[in-house]
Amino acid sequence: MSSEITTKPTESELEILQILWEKGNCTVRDVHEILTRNKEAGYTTTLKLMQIMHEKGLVTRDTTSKTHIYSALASQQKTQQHLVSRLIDNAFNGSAARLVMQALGNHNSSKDEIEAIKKYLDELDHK
Amino acid sequence: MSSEITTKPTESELEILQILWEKGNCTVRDVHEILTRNKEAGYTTTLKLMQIMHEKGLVTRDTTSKTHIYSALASQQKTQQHLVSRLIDNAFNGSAARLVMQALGNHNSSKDEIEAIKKYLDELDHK
DNA sequence: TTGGTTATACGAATATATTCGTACATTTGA
DNA sequence: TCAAATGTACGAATATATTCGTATAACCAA
Repeated sequence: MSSEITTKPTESELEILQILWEKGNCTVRDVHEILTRNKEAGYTTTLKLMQIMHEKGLVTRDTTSKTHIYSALASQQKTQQHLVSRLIDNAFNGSAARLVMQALGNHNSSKDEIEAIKKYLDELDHK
Repeated sequence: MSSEITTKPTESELEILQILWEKGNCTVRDVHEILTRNKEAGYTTTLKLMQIMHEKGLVTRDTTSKTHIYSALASQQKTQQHLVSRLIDNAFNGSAARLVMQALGNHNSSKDEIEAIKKYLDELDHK
C-alpha cells in the first residue's frame, strides 16, 4: 500500500484543487485571481491555504525560483469518488440511485448529458 | 417567501437528521443509541447536538413531558438537493452528469437500481 | 420517603478551518 | 542604485464544530 493522500479536502481546499485540476501548474497569484472572481479574500489567505495543502500532501510545488509553482497531487478521480461515496452514505442512506435522481432532477441537465448517462448505464448493464 | 431553514447541516447534524427522517419522532436516547452503533459518543454530546439543531431550526421538539420528543424540520428532499448541488458545483465543475457517472461507477448498484434510473431518465426526456 | 436512574441545561475545553497582519527576502524598473 | 512591488513564512486572531463535565430537576422503585 503506497502512502495515502488525504481525499477529504476542506471546502476551501476543494476550490483550490478544482483550479489546479483544470489549469495544471499555477502560482499562488494565479489561483488567487481565479478565486477572487467569486468571493473576497486576501492574498495571504490563499497563500496560507496552499501552504497548508502542501503540508497535507494535497499539492506539490516547485520552489526553484522565488515564485513557487503549485500543482495538484490529490487525484481528481479519487477525490470525487471519495466525496460522492461520503455523500451517498451521509445523506442518501447508501443508495446511489437516490442521489443520482436527485442530481438529475433539479440540476437541469442538457439532453446531451442525459444521453451520455444512458449510454453509460447500458455499458454498466452489459458487464 | 417563508422563513428559510438551514439546508446546510454539519456532518454530525446530518447523521442525526438521517435518523429522524427514517424514524420520525425520537427521544435523544433513541437517536443516541442508533448513533453509537457505529461510533463512540457520550450521551450529552448527542444531547447538545440536538439542542443546537433545535436552535438552528433543523428540528422541532415536544417538551410537554420531561423527556423531549424530537423530529426533523429540515426537509429531506431540500437538504439532499442542497447537498448535491453544492457537491456538483464544488467538485464536479457544475456537471451533474459527471457526478452521476462517478456515483454509479464505484458504488456498485444493483440491476434494479440501474433500471430505475433509466426509467427516470426516459421520463426526463419526455418533458 | 429516599436514593438511584434518567433527563435537560449550560458552560467550557478541544479540535479544526479560515482569515489576515507583519516581518523579511527577492525582483524589477525608473 | 534603491525604492516600490511582489513573493514567502509564520504567528495569531477569529469562526465554527465537536465533545464532555457538572449542576440540577423529575421520575421511579424498594
